[in-house]
This record gives sequence, C-alpha cells and structure tokens, in this order.
Amino acid sequence: MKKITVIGVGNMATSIKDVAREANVSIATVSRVLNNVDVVNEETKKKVLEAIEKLDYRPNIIARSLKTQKTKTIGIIIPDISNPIYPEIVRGAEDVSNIYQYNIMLCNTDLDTEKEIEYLRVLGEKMVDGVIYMSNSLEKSVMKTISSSNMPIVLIETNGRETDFHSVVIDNKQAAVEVVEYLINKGDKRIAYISTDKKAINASAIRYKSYKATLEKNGIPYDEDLVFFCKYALKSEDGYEAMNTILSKTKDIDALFCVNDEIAMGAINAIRDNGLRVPEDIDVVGFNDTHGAEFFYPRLTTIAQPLYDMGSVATRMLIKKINNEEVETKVFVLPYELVERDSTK
Amino acid sequence: MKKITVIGVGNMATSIKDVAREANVSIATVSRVLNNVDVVNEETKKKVLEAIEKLDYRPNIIARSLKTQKTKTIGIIIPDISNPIYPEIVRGAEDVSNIYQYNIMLCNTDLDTEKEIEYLRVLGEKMVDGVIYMSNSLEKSVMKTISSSNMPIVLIETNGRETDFHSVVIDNKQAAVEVVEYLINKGDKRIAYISTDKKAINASAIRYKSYKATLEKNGIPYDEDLVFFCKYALKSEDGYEAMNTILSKTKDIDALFCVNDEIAMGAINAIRDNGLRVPEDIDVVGFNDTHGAEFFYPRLTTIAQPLYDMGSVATRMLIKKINNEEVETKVFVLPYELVERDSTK
DNA sequence: ATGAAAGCGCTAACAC
DNA sequence: GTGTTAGCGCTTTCAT
Repeated sequence: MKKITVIGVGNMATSIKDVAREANVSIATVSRVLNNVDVVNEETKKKVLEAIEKLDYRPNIIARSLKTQKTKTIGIIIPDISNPIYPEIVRGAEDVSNIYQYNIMLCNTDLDTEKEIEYLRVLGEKMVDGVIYMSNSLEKSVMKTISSSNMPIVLIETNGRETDFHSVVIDNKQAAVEVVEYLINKGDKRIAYISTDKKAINASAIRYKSYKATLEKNGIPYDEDLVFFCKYALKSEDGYEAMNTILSKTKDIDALFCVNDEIAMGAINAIRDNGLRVPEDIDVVGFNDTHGAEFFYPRLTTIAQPLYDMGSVATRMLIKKINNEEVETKVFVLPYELVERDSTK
Repeated sequence: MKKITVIGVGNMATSIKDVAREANVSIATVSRVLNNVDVVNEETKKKVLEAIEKLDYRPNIIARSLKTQKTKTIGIIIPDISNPIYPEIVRGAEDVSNIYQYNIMLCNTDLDTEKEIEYLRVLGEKMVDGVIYMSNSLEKSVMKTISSSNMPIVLIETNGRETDFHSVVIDNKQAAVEVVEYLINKGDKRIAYISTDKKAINASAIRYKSYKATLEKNGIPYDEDLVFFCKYALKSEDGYEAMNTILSKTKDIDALFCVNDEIAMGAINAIRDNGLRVPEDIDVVGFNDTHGAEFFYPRLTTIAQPLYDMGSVATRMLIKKINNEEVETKVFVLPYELVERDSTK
C-alpha cells in the first residue's frame, strides 16, 4: 500500500519541496541545479531557477550539512578579542574565510584551558570544518582534545612541546636578536626586559631566551635585576608596576625591551614618574605595533607583526587542510619589521 | 517484508545509535537522558550515561538543529572588528551568549550594504537563532531583508527612519549637549566640529544636530567654516586632513569636538603641525574612549560609551526575543560618561 | 535527463 | 518507563 505524503502548509520557510512543486520537477532535480552537478536539461533548469526566484528560496544549510558533513564554518579560538592584537588577526581570517564561503565562529577563552577545551568540544558538536587556535602555549590536555576531535586545525603564534600541528608564526628568536642588537648599536649596555610568565612555552619565552643569548653573544652580562616577569602582561598597568619594580632595584638602565606595546606604554609612564626621560635617558622598544603604538607619546619603536596576514595565511592553510590538499609548509614563518619611532633615540 | 538495517561501521563519529546499542536501549531513551526530559529509570539512565562516557559520545548539534529549528548560535554583524570600538562590544556579546550556551558568528561588512544583506541571508540559511546588527544607519533594503527573514534582531547604535526594531543606544543628543556646554563653560566660543558623512541617519548625525542646537541655545552663532564632514572618519588621517582644512579657513578656534577618538588624535596632530597647542590654544574632545585615548599625548578628554555593556545588554535582549519572552523596552538607553583628561584645560 | 527513495543524527508524538 | 517511527531539508545512489 502506497503511503501518501501530505504536504504541510505550515509557516515554515520555503523548502526544496516547495520549489520542486512549483517547478513541477522532483526535489532531486532542484538539488541538481542548486549544486550545479550532473546534467540538467536547459529547459528544466530554467523552470527551477524561476521557481527559486519566485519563492525567494534559499537552501537550508543545516540540512545540507547534516548530509554532507560540512558546515562551511570555521571556529576561531583566541584569548580575548578586546586585546588589540587579535582583531586584526580575526579580520584577516574572516576575509579569506569569506572568499571561500566560510563563516567564522568566534570564541574567547581568556587563556583558560578549560574554556579552550570546552570550545573545542562545542565546535566539534557544531561540526565546524576546521579551527584556528591561538593561545599562550599549547597545553597537553588541549592537544589531546584537538587530536581526538579529528578537526583540521592550524595554530597561530602558539608553540607546544611537540609540533605536530600546522602553524603560522613570526621568527620571534630573530626579532629579539634584532631588537637587542639595535639597542646595543645605539650604545646601550644595561638593557632591561619585561616579559610574561616565565614558565610558558610561547613566543614570549622564545624572545626572552633570545634576549639573554644576544646579550651574552655581545659580551654584555645578564643582570637579573633588569628583568621582570609579569603574571599576565596584558595591560599597561602591568608594565607600570613591572618598571617600578625594576627601577626600585637600579636606576642604571640604558634601554628597555618589552614583550608588547601595552607593557611598553605603562613602563614609559613609570619611567617618567621616576623623573627619567624616554628616549633621552632610556630607549624603549615594544612589540606588536598595535593601534595606539603610533599615537602614544613618544611614538613607540616596536616590532610590527603582520597580524592581518597571520590570520589570512592561517585560514588559507586551514582551508587547504579541510579540502585535503597538500599543505607544503608545516610551520609558516611570516616576516616581522622593526619600526623605528620616537621612543628610541 | 521487514527491512533490515545494517549498522554501518564506518569511521564516522559515534552517534546516538552507538550509544543505544552499547547501553542496550532505544535511541529515544538515549535522547531522553541527553535532554533530561520525561522520566527515565535511574538504572537505565546510569547505563546510558556509562555508555556515553565509554564511547566519549557528544551529540551532533547540526542534527539536533535540523529537528528543533534552533542552532544555539547568533550572528553578529559589525562594520569592522579592527576598528577599536567593536572588539569590546563583541566581547560583551560573546560573554552573555556563552552564559546561555550560544556561540557567535562574526561578520564584518565594512558598511557595505550589499555585504550586510548577503550576510543576513547566509545567517538565515545557517539558521542562526537571532542576530545583532550594527551599521552606520539602517538602509531600507537591509530593513526589508531583516523583516522578511523572520529572525529576531537587535540593533546597536544603529538608527533608521522607522524604529520597528529593538535596539540599544546611548543618548547621543544629550552627550553632545554635555560636551558643547562643558566647552562653553570653559569660555570657549568658537567651537569646531568634525563629523562623518552628513547624510547618514546615525549617531553621528544626531550629535551634529545637537551640537548645532546647543550652540544656538547658548547664543553662539553657528559657523560653517568650523565644521567638516569626513567621508569615512575611521582613521586618524581623516581627522588630520579635516583639521587642516578647517585651519586653512580660520585659525580663530577655541575648541574642537570630534565624532570619535581616532579623528581627535589626527586632528590634534594637525593642530600641532600648525603651530598651535592642545589644550592651551584649542580644547579637544573626542568620543568613545577607545583604547589609546588615555595613552595619547595629551591624554584625551572624551565621551566614554559603555561598549561592553552595549554588547551584553543587546545580547540579553536578543535571547529574550529568541525565547519569545516579553522585552519591555524597545530602545534601551545606556549611560555615557564625560571623561576629563588632558586635551582640555 | 529525471525521479524515487534512503539516510545524515537527532527529537518528539504515539503506542504499549 | 521505554520503544517504534515519522520527519526536519537536504544530497546522492540507483533505476528508468
């Protein structure tokens, strides 16, 4: 006995069925013209297109996703969009996502590992096609979650013990060498350094090591009193306090290298409040060249990271991975640039 | 004749079927414990939970969405995340989304109406449960798309001719009054103004009108030479050029009110390059209190908008709408604050 | 070239 | 309290 399907007339959005009925074809045919697959008779195609137009039909991507196992969306996990280095990265990511018809799902973690894992899980449940991940360093538990999730992923400026993942970075080691030698060439010898948490295995740690090595390479003794590790190093206040601490130990300082621009700005304020001048007494170099850096007074000398490109390149890599294309380089190294402004003499 | 379903053993992620088999129950029962509906025998529940645990099962939200017509994601349409006022708003939106188990899909439009409409459509196809929309002003074509999409929506700082939509704003009119009278109280009479496109029906236009009215109310003649409308007014360069234009017409200026902080910073640089001082010669007030405003030299006097709150309040309203709860206020007005710093004397 | 029908993974109405 | 089953809107074999 044949089953009769009663076609509902609810107030739902128009579906492929409606189009099929309107065009007097089967839903399969509608699907074919929708996806431009197989050969469809020109006449039929025209009918379908007209029906689509008439009904203002738009396919339901959720339904499609369930079938195809692809959602055309990628997740992007970052510490905090209101930290000025991320918006540019995200914008780069969104722009190329857009080119390939992807949308992005934004996730702020505040560097909380639990949140990172939870987001990874949710993104998996929502079947994103891939994820871009940024954090301080890649925790073991996070790595495990990523691996078992089977999602394509690419890391941005996020280092872990192992490097099983594709990633995009800048050469932090060389950047630090360049800054320190730039300072040394100015005649600076007592070069202070303000960094983030010492234990993390991240860009900041790499710079610190490089700072130390470059000092030694140039015959300048490393002085612990000149170095301070902030717990977070996100806000200028952290830099302010850090520099005050350093200055309370010694005022014999020629230069200061900071892990980021916010820290540099705070530190410069501390230097001023201690009656010293930038750059006359102390040269200061930041990192990132975030917004603000060129508006600060004095305008900040800093390392400019290609933030937008980091986002766009990472996304291109990710989309290749999603499409099972070969991604040549495991670690994509982008160029940085030392931007000289007024905080160094 | 009974149809025998052969259970596949592909490498797909584990599904509700796998759990059902493992726990020796029907998929309906698994669904019940998953969603905590109906009454399930404690024993059975335990079995199911164990199976879920054992298989590390996570429900496929896409499948669920297809059935429930809810995706637990909301779209957020903004001009450009790399413009410093948006990250905070987005963060506010994400934080409350998160509380209610929503994720956000971020869309940058660069104020391009076509892009806005396209995003609205895609968000519809992807069945987001609602959208937060920010733009310069609400175009008719956009309004139409929103209306016909049937998606719950709330606007942030986006005014249109009609106000059919829920929105959150600050009292731009009163803010402009406050700034202008603050300046007048300092003895300033020749008060310049740099704004965005004159034709748009937006916050900026409201401030401009209010600026003009307040001047007149206080018996100060409005002088066209003191006003400049930027095409975009996004970057400090725009402010730099705008101020140069004004200064080329007259140098008899006591104060300057700018549509945003970036413009103010650029304008201040132009003032300096014209041999004048801020605030000694010209008082300058910005708008938004974006990052950088307090780092600029001189530190900027400006109107602080509660950006984070705008995002979070809008999202709360949106989620209420999604849940068909009554949303008392159509237009939610948030408080602003005049922050006095060093760019005014 | 086109249609019928299975099925993606889930929820919910209905039956027992 | 639990199972069976229809169906969400689409893609995709398999027939014809």
